[in-house]
Amino acid sequence: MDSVNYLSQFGLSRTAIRTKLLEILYIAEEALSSKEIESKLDDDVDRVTLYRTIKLFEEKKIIHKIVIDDQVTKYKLINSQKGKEHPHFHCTECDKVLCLPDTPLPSCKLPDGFSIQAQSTIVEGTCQNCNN
Amino acid sequence: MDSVNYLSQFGLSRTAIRTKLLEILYIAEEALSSKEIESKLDDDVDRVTLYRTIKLFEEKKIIHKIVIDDQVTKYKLINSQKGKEHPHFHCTECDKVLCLPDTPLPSCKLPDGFSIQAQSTIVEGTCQNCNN
DNA sequence: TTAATAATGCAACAATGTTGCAATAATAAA
DNA sequence: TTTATTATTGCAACATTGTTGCATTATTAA
Repeated sequence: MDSVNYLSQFGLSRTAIRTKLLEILYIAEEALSSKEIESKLDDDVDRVTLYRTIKLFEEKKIIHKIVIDDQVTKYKLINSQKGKEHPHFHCTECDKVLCLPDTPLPSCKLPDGFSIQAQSTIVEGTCQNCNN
Repeated sequence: MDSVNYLSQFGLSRTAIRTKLLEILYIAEEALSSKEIESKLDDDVDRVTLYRTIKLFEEKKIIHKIVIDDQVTKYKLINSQKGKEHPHFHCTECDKVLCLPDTPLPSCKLPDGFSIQAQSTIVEGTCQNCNN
């Protein structure tokens, strides 16, 4: 992954944190929480800067925010391969979050006059690892 | 609504806050946040007690928690009429949350060895009121 | 009515995220 | 390459949402 090109593609300048965050999310197979990201960063990275970078990446549609529960929010690189909206699976045992790209979201029957912008589905359960 | 019977049905004793919370949620047509509930309660109700009551109602399956976003969680009385799981609609303009009981949740294609416990869908959009 | 038990209020704390502002780093121009 | 401009970062302080321990008060059952 060429993080310099990736960043400039979104009109962002190359800084240490941005490069590192891209790398961390690129390597990770599952969605990561800000705390999980923080633990993978060097110790001297400010919490505020990380939050600001995450917010920036969200705005630029580089990452996707997945709200698991009131207290757990995770982030995933938006992958152009499986770009369309899909549900996410949350393992209640190990807390990992994975994409379910093969499951289409339901087409919702909205009341008259309502309009839809987006929808998100979280599937709670246990993964193969935790079932064994 | 007979709150005394309703509470004893779930093995709960009748206290002022529990009665009032049931009443507030019963009257409300949409899901309410803890802050919205707080503003409908008397001023002298402790925030901690409300949180504890909400948690208790959740555990007893009297109410259903709907996580809209990292910072917004709403609660709704579980209505036995439309008891099965259904998506919820969140109006991004007025912030109201409504049930979409006529839309079934998708049946997810899970990888081998995975098992499902629950799923939740949040539909983001604008309601009829806000579209006019 | 009273004793046992359960619920509440208060203070303090914890986690997660935000804001203002000064210091620093990145970029573009000379 | 050096400098000036602009963008980014770090720090301190704050905001919101929720939790814990413990003493006080209310509820329930005898």
